[in-house]
Amino acid sequence: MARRAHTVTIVDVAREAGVSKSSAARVLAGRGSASPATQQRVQDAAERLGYRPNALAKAMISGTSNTLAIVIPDVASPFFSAVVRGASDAAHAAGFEVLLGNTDNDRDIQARAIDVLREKQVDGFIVAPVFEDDPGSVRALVDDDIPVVLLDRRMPALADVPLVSVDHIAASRAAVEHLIELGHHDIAIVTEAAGSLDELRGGTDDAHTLRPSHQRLLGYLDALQAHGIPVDPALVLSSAYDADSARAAVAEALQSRRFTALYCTDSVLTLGAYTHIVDSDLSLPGAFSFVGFDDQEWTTLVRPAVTVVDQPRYRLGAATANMLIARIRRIGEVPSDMLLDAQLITRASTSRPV
Amino acid sequence: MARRAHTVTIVDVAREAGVSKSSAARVLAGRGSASPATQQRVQDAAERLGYRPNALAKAMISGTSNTLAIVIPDVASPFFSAVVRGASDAAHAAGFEVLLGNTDNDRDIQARAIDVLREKQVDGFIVAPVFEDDPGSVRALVDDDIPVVLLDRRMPALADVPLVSVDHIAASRAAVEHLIELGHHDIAIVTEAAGSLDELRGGTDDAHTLRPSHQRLLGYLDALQAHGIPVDPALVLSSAYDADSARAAVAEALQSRRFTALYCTDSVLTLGAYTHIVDSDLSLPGAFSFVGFDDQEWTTLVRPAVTVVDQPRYRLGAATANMLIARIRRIGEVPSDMLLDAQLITRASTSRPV
DNA sequence: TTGAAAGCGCTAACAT
DNA sequence: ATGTTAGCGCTTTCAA
Repeated sequence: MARRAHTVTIVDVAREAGVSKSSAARVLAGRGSASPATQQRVQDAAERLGYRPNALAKAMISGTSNTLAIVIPDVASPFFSAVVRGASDAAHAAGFEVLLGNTDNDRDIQARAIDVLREKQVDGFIVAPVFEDDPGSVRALVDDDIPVVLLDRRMPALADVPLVSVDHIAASRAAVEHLIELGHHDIAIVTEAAGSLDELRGGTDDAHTLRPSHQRLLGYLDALQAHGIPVDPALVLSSAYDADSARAAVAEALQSRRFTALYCTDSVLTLGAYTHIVDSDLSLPGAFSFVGFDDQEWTTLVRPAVTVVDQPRYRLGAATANMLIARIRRIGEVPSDMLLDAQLITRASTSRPV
Repeated sequence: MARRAHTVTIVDVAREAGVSKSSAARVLAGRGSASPATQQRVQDAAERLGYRPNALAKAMISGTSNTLAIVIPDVASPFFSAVVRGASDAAHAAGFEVLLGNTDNDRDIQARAIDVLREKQVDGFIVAPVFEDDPGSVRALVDDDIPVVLLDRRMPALADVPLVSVDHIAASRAAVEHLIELGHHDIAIVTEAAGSLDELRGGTDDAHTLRPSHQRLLGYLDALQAHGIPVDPALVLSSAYDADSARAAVAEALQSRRFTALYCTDSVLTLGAYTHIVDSDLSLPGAFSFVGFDDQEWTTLVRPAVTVVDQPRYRLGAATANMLIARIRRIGEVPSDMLLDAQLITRASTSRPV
């Protein structure tokens, strides 16, 4: 695989301009000094030859590639694609390019992605890590002093690594309080973290090293407790991370226990749960109130439109990239953590119980 | 911005192993010959020191960065995010990484993105170009012999550049024929290409240098013509590229002209048009049949579920990347064009007219 | 089999 | 102000 046929280098420009390589380099880089005459000749020559700097060569010397790696489960998901867009925009605005890695939440794939991107000498990493006990390559990155900012989640083993995330607890609390304030008492939650109900009650000290799903469940518990409503485990509907499981969980719960409101803690679960609602004979919001997660396109399309917790996805990506860049550039005291607020968008799917 | 503190290079490994730089290089690259003893010592040393090759240095020499650029309007869109995922997977499978550029369909932004990525010495480009008369930087790329594969669209000025796209005409034809076969005669279409109705009738010679929206309109015309149904301009609803415009177009048309079926030629227009339908008193599919574009999440959530034209987004991205890689590697005769078939998914929103 | 040396395209002292 | 030189980390002749 030979090099491109006609690559014009700085040497070619220098020759064409009749100056030394370093003179050409100086005017092309706009650094150092050069006589107006030289500048002119070099610029003309560069123009004439169609000179384009080789960023790789520059990177070799400076040790800086002006490239960020962003390692996430899946760009094709509505959440992460918006995040990537935000990160990408922020990166470009600061003169960085973005190298993309998908992990499918698989430990080994993540490890491979990180290693390859490392070899490409990226200046830093944005990682939405596979949530496991073993932090794997992410730890290696941090230990080798490569700038890393975590996105959306952080396991205990990475507690020392900066994080940009949404305040999942507060978001969840707001959603449930909205229902409580409307007058609901029997509020069910669909969660993939139900297994940890007991541990969760222990303490919330290191809440920021819990999975987002756990944090969201925590917010639910918080809200109930704050309003003196006892937690009924029968209303904590456990679901796997797929729509159909959520649908089934809701269907089953509706048969065995009466409740007037349902809160879903994730976009996929929201979709599944709503699928059941739409096919049931429940009439929203009179007989039943529904709160979803993430402001998906369909939530305003269905009738009644769905009240949701809206995560600032784009801003999340942008903030993460900006924090990473600040760390790369070692700008002052970069805060180590940043929590963005989600927003509760109240629509017609929630109302006071009848 | 100094180089990372402790970067262990091939020289370090060589020293540690007590061999020359070139010997170390040989075993590390697995090329050339080295005695078993040397191999062992070098590998041990590399392991001990935690050696990681510098892909940039390699790229400088080989002239190959094993990196692809993918330049699209917006990763945050459902269509392109899936495409990117497909391209990314195919690229990784072939040992390439992916550098991402968003253009927002803006000429200048596209130009800047392409230039920067070029300087990073990517081996090739996937571009979903801003559809304009002036091909700009894309032309420059091609003229400089940098491998490019176009994605989804190709203007006349780039007619000589390979393209991977969906067969928009056939897709559209299938959708409309489905309606015709159900017995519909008065079939409206929502399109952003209505202005070109007259030119379109001219000829379809260079159909692959028309905008996708034009091609889809063409498929509609084809289907009608093939079944001897005259085209009624009043049923070609012109819309800007936004949901609300589509909504308004449909609302207006329903007041002035009777028709029993509606076909939307794009996901955004589909959303807008459906918004009106859902708020109207039309009962689907009895009184009215509806065909949307792109299999969006909500199309199976609403009742009746929506019949749609489903584009193979992921495969589109994967095929594009694979074609680009084949060209980069100059593998045999790489086909210059590739059209994937979209699939009509018939659901409950279409039925015979009553 | 191994090592010495040149060089990819560029930057950055250091002289002049 | 300009040129010479060394060198980033690696590969690749070319000798030995």
